[in-house]
Amino acid sequence: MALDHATDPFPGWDGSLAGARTLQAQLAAQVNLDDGFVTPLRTLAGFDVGFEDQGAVTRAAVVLLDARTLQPLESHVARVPTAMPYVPGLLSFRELPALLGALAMLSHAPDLAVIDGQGIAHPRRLGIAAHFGVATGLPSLGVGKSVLVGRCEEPGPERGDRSPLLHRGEQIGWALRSKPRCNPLIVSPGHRVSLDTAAELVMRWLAGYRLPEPTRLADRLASRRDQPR
DNA sequence: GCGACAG
DNA sequence: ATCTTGTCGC
Repeated sequence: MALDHATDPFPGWDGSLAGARTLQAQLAAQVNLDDGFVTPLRTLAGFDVGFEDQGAVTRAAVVLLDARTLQPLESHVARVPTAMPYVPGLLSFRELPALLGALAMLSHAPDLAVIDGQGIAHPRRLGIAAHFGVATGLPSLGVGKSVLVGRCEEPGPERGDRSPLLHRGEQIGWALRSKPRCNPLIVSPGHRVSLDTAAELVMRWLAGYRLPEPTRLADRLASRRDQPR
C-alpha cells in the first residue's frame, strides 16, 4: 500500500512530552465516532508491536485478513529504531511510526484496522488506535488487555457479556468477555467506528481465543523471539 | 501530596 | 513490552 496520502502522524510536534499531550488534544478533535467503513467489510488488518535488542528496535507486525472467512491473506513485519521510551498516555508516540511502516508494506489498504491498545479510552481520547485512524484516515478500533483510564463493572461470565467503561461521566469503551474464565478485553472505537459497533465487530471476529483473530495473528508475529529473517 | 498508569 | 519453565485450574 503506497502511502500516497501519508500524513505526518505528529504534525508540528516539538518533541516534548507536554507538546505531545497538547497535540493529542488537538488530534482528538478530528476523531469521528460515526460508523464510516464499507459494508460488508472485505478486509481487516490486525496490528501489534514487539521489541528486539532490549528495546533498541521496535518491530510492528501486520496481518491482512479476509473479513468474511477471517483467513490471513498476507503479513509483514516492519523494524524501526526505537525513538521514545514508554510513557503512560503517550504510547502512540513510541509505537505509531513502526505501525505506519507495517501498513505501508501491505499490497492494499484494509477496510478497517484493529490495533492492540486503546482507541478513545484514553485520558485525552486519543489512544494509539484513534491516533492511527486520524493519521491514516482509515476506520480503526482498539483492543486492549487492560485499562488505561476509566472504571467499569466486572462483566458477566458468559462469552459476549460486557459492561461500559466510564471516564469523566462518559462512556469511552467496553469491558468485553470474549471468552469464559478469561479477563475481559477493553474495546474502544478508534476512528470512523461507533461505540456499539466496536464491541459488535470484535465479537464477530472471535474464533475460540481471548483475542479476536486480527490481533491474535498479529501478536503471534510481533512477539516471536526468533527468525528475524 | 499520594497512587495509578495501554504496551 | 521484556526477562523465563513448569505448574495449577477448568
